[in-house]
Amino acid sequence: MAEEKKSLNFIEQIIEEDLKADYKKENLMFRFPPEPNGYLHIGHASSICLNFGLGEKYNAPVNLRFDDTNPIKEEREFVDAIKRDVQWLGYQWAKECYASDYFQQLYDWAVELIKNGDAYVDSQTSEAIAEQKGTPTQPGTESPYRSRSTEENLDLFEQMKNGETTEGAHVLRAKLDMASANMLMRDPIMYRCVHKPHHRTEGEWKIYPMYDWAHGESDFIEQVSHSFCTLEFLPHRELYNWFIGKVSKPGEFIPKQREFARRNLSHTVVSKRKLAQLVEKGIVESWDDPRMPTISGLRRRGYTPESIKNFAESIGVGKRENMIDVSHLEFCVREDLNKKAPRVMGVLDPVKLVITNYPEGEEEWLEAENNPEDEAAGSRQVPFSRELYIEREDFKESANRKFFRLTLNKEVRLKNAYIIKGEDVVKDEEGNILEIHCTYDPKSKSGSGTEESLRKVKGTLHWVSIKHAIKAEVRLYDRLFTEEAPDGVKDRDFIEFVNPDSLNVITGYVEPSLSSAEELEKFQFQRIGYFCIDKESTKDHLVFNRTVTLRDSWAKKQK
RNA sequence: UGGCCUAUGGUGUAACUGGCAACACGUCUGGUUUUGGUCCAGAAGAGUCUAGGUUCGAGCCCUAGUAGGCCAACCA
Repeated sequence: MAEEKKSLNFIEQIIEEDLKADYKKENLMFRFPPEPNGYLHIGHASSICLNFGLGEKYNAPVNLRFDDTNPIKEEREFVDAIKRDVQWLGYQWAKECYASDYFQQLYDWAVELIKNGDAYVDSQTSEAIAEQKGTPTQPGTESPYRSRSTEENLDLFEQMKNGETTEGAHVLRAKLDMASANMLMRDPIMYRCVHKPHHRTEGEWKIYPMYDWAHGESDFIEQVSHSFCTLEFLPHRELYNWFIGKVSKPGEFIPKQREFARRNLSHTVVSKRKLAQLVEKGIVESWDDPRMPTISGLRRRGYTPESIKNFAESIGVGKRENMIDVSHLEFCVREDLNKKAPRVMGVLDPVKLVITNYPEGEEEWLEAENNPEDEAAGSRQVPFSRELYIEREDFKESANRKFFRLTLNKEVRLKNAYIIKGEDVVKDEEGNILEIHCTYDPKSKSGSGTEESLRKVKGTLHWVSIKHAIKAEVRLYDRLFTEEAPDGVKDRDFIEFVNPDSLNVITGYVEPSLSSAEELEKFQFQRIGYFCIDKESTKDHLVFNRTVTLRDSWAKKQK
């Protein structure tokens, strides 16, 4: 009832104002328009959540439209990956569209523009055209081909279309204003000749429309109401409106472009080009390497769709430059995984612990709660025996009272098991600890309710029975870059800031209940962090990816 | 020697049509706890880029600065 009124972001405000003015609810329609030339990353995820979130909020359709106007860079593989990522996030598009579906319409409209004197074929080199463009502070000069006759333009354009001219010989340009303060209005190129088959239209077209000519027209064809894009497209808006003005008739519904700031994530790069470099140079293994900020990388790392959606929602959307700290993304996964991930025990840096008063050869199965945050998660049995592995850093021969873990002559609880007391250590000649000997209190069994079991001990350790433990490969990931903004350091290439310790592969020991875990299954290794099963994992060789560590206020104090 | 966009705690966002700056993350305390996790309670931290102006009153409006970003691909 007493709902807290959530304030609207500026995008929602725009929609609300339009609704108050002359827009009808049925007019609302959004779109997510990726170019299929790479994999989607966390920045796209924000955009997907924005557009599809709007669709859910206003119960409006959202199209998935591939901006496939450049056959040189685009591939079918990327189309499939993009669809998979959007669906994985939990969104369903109304229509699957392609700019390439509109090539004929676009061509017909271009012919109209030529006939109306709004476009002409320029036959200069790209260098000459660039030179005539002027600079932001100086007006450009008009092309000598600007006043070709309509017939000649039509004829040339036809030849371009048929592939009768060589690539680079001609382009179609809109006839606007070479002196405009907006560089994009200085006779922008609408079509170029590219004699390369397109992944959908194959060899059908020899000319391909440029972004500005295709994008707004696609929005118009689909009757998108609000076309949201990033801020760098703001200067394009004038052109966007001009082109739509040329192809629409009075009274027709016109889409509206509005811009928001792209969201930057610290300690990574969010640019398809740079991500592609990381893959090409072999710095990461693939686009879905768990260190990549791609949606597929995050998925493989163990992120959930919910955590990513919450992240996008919580950082909001604005128009200023921003640098969101990865710790916020990490908070979002922990928050979600804390509720969902079953707890298990795994020892990553093992040291042998022998319970000297525990009968040799004996074993028992103890009950362990699967998730204290979720009663419905139930419990499981874990094997206990005389020889265990515990974490090396959980033992010190002697320590101050701030150290809640195992020391000689001090009691500590073994999670889900017994209270033990450190008695002795066995070392090699170099002083390295080989074994820790302890005794246990048989009456202190977890959950037994005995007086002894209720005793308060300060520390609790996770452990694994050596005899029953399963060896597993564990991939410990850390941030990919040491620098907060690797691509923002003057005169330095972002590659220089790659974190040499972004991946550390170790062998750990996990409890036997994990033997049947499947790809993408997520767990919390108690006291350590969240892990998920990698796609390379097999029954005989388990592979875990560390999604994120648990918060660790002890480690923080150590510093 | 241009045009456009932006400017609120460390970070990201709020503040309905002007009414003494809120939320989340992070940080720090303390409590609970068979995870040094979670959870709970609390604290510190900005006076809203600067200078003027309008107003009883300005983070919100106006003017001028300053700082950062974007714009000169046959990329999107």
